[in-house]
Amino acid sequence: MKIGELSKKSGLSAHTLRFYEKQGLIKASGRSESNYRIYNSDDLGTARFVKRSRDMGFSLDEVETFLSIRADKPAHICADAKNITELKITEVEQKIAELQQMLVALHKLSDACCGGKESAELCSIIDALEENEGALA
Amino acid sequence: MKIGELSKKSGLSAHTLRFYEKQGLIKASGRSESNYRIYNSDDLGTARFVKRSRDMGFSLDEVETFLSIRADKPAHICADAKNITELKITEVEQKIAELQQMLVALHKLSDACCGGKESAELCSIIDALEENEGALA
DNA sequence: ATAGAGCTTAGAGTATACTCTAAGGTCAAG
DNA sequence: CTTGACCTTAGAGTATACTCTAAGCTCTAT
Repeated sequence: MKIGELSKKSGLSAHTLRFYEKQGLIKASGRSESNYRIYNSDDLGTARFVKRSRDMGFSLDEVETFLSIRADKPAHICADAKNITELKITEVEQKIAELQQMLVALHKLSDACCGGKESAELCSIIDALEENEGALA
Repeated sequence: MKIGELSKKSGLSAHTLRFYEKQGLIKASGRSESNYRIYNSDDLGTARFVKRSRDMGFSLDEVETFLSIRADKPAHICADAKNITELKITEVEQKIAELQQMLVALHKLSDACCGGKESAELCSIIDALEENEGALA
């Protein structure tokens, strides 16, 4: 199959597939006489594997590591894959915690403001951003 | 005060202050004979305002809008500031929801894997990324 | 045969927000 | 008078992950 078909079947755009090839993630198993990339069902498997990994939140670097484990499983151990996953979990948890803190601060900002058509001269959002600390504490 | 002092007092690096100037956010109120940027206490206020806004999660574009409200409060209404804040809240909430979904999926991945020194030939993480759907459902 | 869809490449552009570099001028202290 | 800290600029580099462009070749259907 050519890149368009792989694109449809994998959910990755042709552009992205070529980009991934440049990054060393997915290589076409062959080329046609006219130099078109030709993919087989293994390639489709790889493309889907990459897509799913990306959707789970893994970076291209991490996906690359998964691919190398997948390409030679006997040479790797479960801990290799689990470590990446746990690191990612920690990372995502941290990000969530950060965002939740932001959210608290944002709600304080928002709740203090009338949000009406009044002139912003006394706007408590601008005020709160002005103060050093604790304007809304 | 020169850029180094403003940097210390605002918590923004001199590089960042120059960058913000290029972006039109913070302008030095004057220049010395030797062409050094000279800042006054108003400038410090602005720098801190920007820093605090960034820390709350607002983008430079949003900060720019806040600055324009702040610069001419009578010309703006509270709703101007509140809208930005509520949009940001929605955005952050959405991002958190996304990350939480990721987290659920990641935990499923991780929990299914022994994480031991066993060869990855049967690694359930790699397996799950391989399958189309529901390997861990 | 010809239109239109699909393929090729290298390389540039997008988005966000810095961060750093090189080459050089300025200033206060010893 | 020199050393070192600090300042200047334009422009390039970093990070992530695409996304698109231009110019041109190929394939399929009518």
